[in-house]
Order: sequence, then structure tokens, then C-alpha cells
Amino acid sequence: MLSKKTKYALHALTYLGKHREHKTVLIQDIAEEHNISHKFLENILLELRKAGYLGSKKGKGGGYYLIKEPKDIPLSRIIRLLDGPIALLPCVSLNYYEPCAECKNEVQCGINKVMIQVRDETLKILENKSLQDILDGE
Amino acid sequence: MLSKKTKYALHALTYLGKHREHKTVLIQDIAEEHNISHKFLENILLELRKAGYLGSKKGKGGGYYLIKEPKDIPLSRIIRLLDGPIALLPCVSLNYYEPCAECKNEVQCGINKVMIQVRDETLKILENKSLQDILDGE
DNA sequence: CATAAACTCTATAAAATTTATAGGGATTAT
DNA sequence: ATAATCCCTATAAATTTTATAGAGTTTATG
Repeated sequence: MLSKKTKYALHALTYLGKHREHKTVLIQDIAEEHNISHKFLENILLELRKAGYLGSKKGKGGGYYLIKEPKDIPLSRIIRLLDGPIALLPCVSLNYYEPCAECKNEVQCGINKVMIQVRDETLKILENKSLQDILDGE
Repeated sequence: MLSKKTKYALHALTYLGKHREHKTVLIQDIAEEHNISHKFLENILLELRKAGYLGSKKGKGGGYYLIKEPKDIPLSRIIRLLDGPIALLPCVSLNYYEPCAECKNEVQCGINKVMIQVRDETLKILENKSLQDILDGE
């Protein structure tokens, strides 16, 4: 399951995607719309900005706005950014690899081999779904 | 990512699958082979037995053994049993459904719609991989 | 029949992670 | 000058995961 962080990020991105005609959107507006703690959401939007998905404007009249095309924001990226690895095991993660302590020999581990396949197929799914697909369903 | 519980369960099932010629296998043997805490593994094997994957024999000379064909143990079942939902959100879980608190109207939620698709495609993957596939890779 | 070897079961403790809060800073429009 | 707004880091609270403990129960065996 996705963490609340990632779920809230998706809601925020969706909200921002639906309000692209406005220059900026307030954290508060998104928080109220979805009953999310203002401060928690603040941290999430900050991460999304640092990762290059959002722009922001400080001061009075400021707020956040989307700086990427929704079709260029795949689910895989958002999930990885906020939740970490998409792979089911550290030993098959492309971006967060770590050996499994309980595994004596990764090369001849059947679990490892199967999980590489699962990872590749899962990635195909999540790379092919973007914020645009979410917006299309609203 | 899978929890350690599920990961250990997969190791245990694999071990039991590789030792089907023996009548029973000791918890201790599996625990030692993979450096897993004996007591933690004990709880996991108990769950697998209660769920109908393993049989056990008490007392001296006892132990655990596989009572299903490896091809009839899909990853989806093991993951669900020990880690819970495969769906990425509670609002699209087939087996553990719960509405999302922050979602005003599930029916017109684009995230919900996309996550249903992700769930279905993910399930296809995990239902088509079984313990047999793991054993084939050892 | 006594003993030791195993699994059974439930409770609890420890550790790690996630979720939430707090508060002072910096910037900007008016 | 002021109020509105994002920025940043630290910490607290809650939850979940991981691990441990210990008293049952069953069974093989000498």
C-alpha cells in the first residue's frame, strides 16, 4: 500500500493539475479540500518542488503550481520519490539496492530471480500511468 | 517493499519445497540456514499452517512440511496473507476495502480509477508467479 | 512411564517507520 | 510596515513491524 504521504501527493498533484489556469494554488486550499493537515502537506509539496514537479512563489499572493506536463509525471516517479523502492525486495531494487542479509548467494536465489521479473513487469505498469491518466478520470 | 515477515515466509516455503523428500523439517533448520530468529519464524510458519499451506507434526521427530503443490501457491496469496492488501490504496482493495478519508467522492476520483487498473494488472503478475517459479530458479 | 524434543499459542517488549506538529525564517504584494 | 505565504529543520506522537518470552501440548523413545 502507498503511504499517506504518497496518497496526499497524488491528491495535491491532481488538484494542481485541475487548476493550471490559475497562477498559483495555496497549500491551505488543497489541505482543506482533502482534509489533510496543512503542515504535513507543506512538507510533501516541498519535496515535490525540490524534485522538479512543482514551482512556487513566496509571499502574499504566492502558492504552488505545476511545472511539468501531467503526461510527463509517471506514477512510478511519484511513488519512488515519496515511498521509496518499487521493487518488492531491496536485493532487486534498481534505485535503492541493498543485499538481503538472510540470503547467502543472491546469484542462485530463486526468490531474487522471480522478484526481478515482478519488478520489471510492475515498472511497466507504473511508468505507463501518469498524472494525465488520473486527470482524465476526474 | 515486502515486510521481513513475507520475505522470511518465502524463504521458508522455498526451503520446504526443496526438502519435500524428507517427511518434516525443523523450524530451527530453516532459521539457521537463513539467519532468521527462531521465534519470529515460528510465528510465520504457524500462520502459513493455519492458512493451509503447511502441515506440521508435534513432538520429537516433528516439524513442518509443505501440503500444497508449489505451483498452487501463487505469490499473491502469500503476500496477502502476511503483508495484507496488494492494492496500492484501501479504496481499491478487493480483500481489505476501506474508503479513503480524504476522498469526497470515490466514484468520480481519478486516482481511484487509475489505481483499480494498477491493481488489476499487478494482480495478473502476482497470480501468475508461484512457489514453483522460485524453485525453478534455485 | 519419564524425558526430551518439537510445535502451539498468546502476550508483551523493543525498534523502526510513518504521521503530525511546532516555530522561527525569508520573501513578497500592497 | 504589515500581513500573507512558502521555507526549513527539529521534534513529538502514533502506528506498525520485528523480536522475544514463556507456559502449554503432543509425541517418540528408551
